[in-house]
Amino acid sequence: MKALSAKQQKIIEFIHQFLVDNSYPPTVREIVSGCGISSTSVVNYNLNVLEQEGYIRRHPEVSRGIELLTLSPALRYRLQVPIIGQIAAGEPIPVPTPDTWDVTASAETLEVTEDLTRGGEGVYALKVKGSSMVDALINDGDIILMQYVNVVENGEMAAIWLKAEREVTLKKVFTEPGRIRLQPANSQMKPIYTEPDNIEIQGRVIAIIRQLV
Amino acid sequence: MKALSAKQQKIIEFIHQFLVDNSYPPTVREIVSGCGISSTSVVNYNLNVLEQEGYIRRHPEVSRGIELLTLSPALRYRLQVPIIGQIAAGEPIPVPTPDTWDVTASAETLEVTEDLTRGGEGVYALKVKGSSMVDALINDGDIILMQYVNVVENGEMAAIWLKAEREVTLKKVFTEPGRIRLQPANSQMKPIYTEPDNIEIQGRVIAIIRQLV
DNA sequence: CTTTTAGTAGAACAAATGTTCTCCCCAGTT
DNA sequence: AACTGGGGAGAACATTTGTTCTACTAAAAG
Repeated sequence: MKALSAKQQKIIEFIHQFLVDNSYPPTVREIVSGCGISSTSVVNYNLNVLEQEGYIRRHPEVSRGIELLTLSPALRYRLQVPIIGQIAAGEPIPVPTPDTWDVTASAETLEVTEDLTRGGEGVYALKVKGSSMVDALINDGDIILMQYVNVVENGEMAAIWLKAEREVTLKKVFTEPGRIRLQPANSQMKPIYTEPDNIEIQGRVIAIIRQLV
Repeated sequence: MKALSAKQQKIIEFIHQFLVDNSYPPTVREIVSGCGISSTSVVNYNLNVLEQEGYIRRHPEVSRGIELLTLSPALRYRLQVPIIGQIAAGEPIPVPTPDTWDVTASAETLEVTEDLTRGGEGVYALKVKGSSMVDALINDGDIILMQYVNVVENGEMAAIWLKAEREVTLKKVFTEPGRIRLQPANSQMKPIYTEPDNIEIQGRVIAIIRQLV
């Protein structure tokens, strides 16, 4: 992505504002008058540049066929995160498969804004079943936003499958010499230590949402 | 708003899906083929009915000039909720004033979708300071979505100012004969009883959000 | 100094598209 | 049987609109 010329910047902003005002994209000629440009071909030229650079997507031969890709934060589309199952102490958490990503097929979805997911890929949600995770300050019925990763940074909260115990738990993971320390979120509780071989990272916890009303 | 015919229902749904897929509205002819309708005039007729009934807004002479008013969740606007202060055990929570509602003036805001607030008015957010609310499964740093009300339903979680103890707490409130029962969210913990005069409802807890990454 | 390149103008074309007009169907109603 | 009103078909029309073509300008590159 190269830097945009002033005109291209203006076009992007105009499209954005137009979208906010009208909820449909502008035509080439509306961009002409909206940005004080003199010819449709100039707009067409710059739209092609913008598409080349990845800022927009154009749909050929389609009136108003412009999609903004690099959105100003206020307008970014929300994400529909599929709630693919539940998480309980005694069972491994469901693993997202290609079809579970199909939001339209998923039974339930959670709507979140992008700043909650930090724009991350592979985000899904699980509903907490049971009170086994109160040590992580997580209640029955809470929704856990997860990201599908196999390795986490030191200190991040993760869903961990303890092989020996046959149990899933949510803890902060710390790698220590020769062992793994699993620290509950509730700082008043003591950590658990286990061997690296005994754990399987099933995902990183991004956020927890508890809806009460 | 009268009930819609099957065809009108289908048109609304098609427009919605089209919007999700393409991020611009469909043309009359795209609705024709998308809904298996035989003529543009039929669609035109039904679109006019839908506008009459308040389901959509049409922009005359504008290609793809259809706005969905009764929105499918995917496109509803988000809310900017002001984070007006913090909540800690030893101090009353800040009360929203007219100026704190000015989202642009507020130092911090939280972006949420409407289904989280249930469309309620008077929603604001507080950041939790300290670990005094672990009994409510609420951690230091959590964000609490509150609604400004003075009375809550039985069993709802509320922010309560205990006058004698000079302390704010988050508990489920139950009115019992002659006393108030304050029940922690963590069901393993015992309730507190107090006189009705000793409490002051400072708001209803709508949701709790814990962002980890 | 010539050539290239990014960007601009203006016009013209062809397709896409909202709109309208006329005719048609059919279940209720008179 | 005649009438009526909601709804549908199909075609035709007039704009709207994406696209393209040629000519032009000004700066950078050679």
